[in-house]
Amino acid sequence: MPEGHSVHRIALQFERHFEHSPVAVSSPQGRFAAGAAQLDGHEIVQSKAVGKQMFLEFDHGLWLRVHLGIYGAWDFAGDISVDATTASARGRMGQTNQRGTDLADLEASTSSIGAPRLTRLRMSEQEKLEPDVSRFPPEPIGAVRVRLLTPTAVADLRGPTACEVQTNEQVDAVIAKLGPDPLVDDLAEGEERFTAAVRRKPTAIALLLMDQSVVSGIGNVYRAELLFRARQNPFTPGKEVREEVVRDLWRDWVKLLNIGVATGQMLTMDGLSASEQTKAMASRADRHWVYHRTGEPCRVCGTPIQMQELGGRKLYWCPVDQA
DNA sequence: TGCCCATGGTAAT
DNA sequence: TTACCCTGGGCAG
Repeated sequence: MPEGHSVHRIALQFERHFEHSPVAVSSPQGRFAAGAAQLDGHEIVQSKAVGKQMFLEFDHGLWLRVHLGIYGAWDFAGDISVDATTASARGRMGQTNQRGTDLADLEASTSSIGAPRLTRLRMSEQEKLEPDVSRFPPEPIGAVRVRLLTPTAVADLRGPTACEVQTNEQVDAVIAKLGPDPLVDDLAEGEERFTAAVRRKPTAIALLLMDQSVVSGIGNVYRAELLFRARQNPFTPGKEVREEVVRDLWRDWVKLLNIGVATGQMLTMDGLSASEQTKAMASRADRHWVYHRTGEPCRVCGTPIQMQELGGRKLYWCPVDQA
């Protein structure tokens, strides 16, 4: 379920707390026992996210590839700090990406949690942080496919769609099939690749935004929200969407992804007043323009929001503003 | 308390 | 095309 922003945040957790220290790799559940044996005792030298895929490189040249799918999750425990994640994200993004103007305010209101030294952090579609009073390392909870353990931190993976050991070549092949990711690729190049891919396909733009070979990291929430923000009809074939609109969709994705990585939440109604922002954070029902709002009045024109299944996923849109 | 659904990609059919 | 992964939040009762 996590869209691109959470996978980037998870990769940052590994970068901050797991790199350059030998990792005991095990599979408490048993289903990844063979893979765990191939990685056990090696150091993680690099962690990276591309779209919804995450890759951990070990010091003997093998990688762990993980895709969380619809209910996968990582549980971190030990000497873990959320503020460090945010700070790291800030440094990374500041190098190559422009940031939303009100991002600093958002961070101030969402990331000011003072993390105790021993904490437990669940990272999936939502993030849950709590003090951890159990002994270290804690007992695995549920069906843990992989456990990565260092002297000070532990990460448990549950319910992933994909979890496998890969060679360099295999990792390259996976990444080569993926569309541009604003936090990985050059923004101008990414915009050209995305625009060219969309404008040569007869497929509905709503399907193209979810196609990970066209653009990386967008899921069902961001798809619906990006289309509303662009006031774009979801069913228009890619090749018929105005070029300026396609480029604006890419730039808006860059903006929303940066906000998502900085805050850990899919905030798609930026530009709100301070009180509206607080309300949007507190209640999921007030968080989006159209996603999951079937039959409720459009926030702009009052028309009931429409829902229809498209490509096996639910699509939400305003039939008037996105006519 | 129990049922249903979900922010997906993969492998089997 | 369908089953799987096998969790957690929301909600009906």
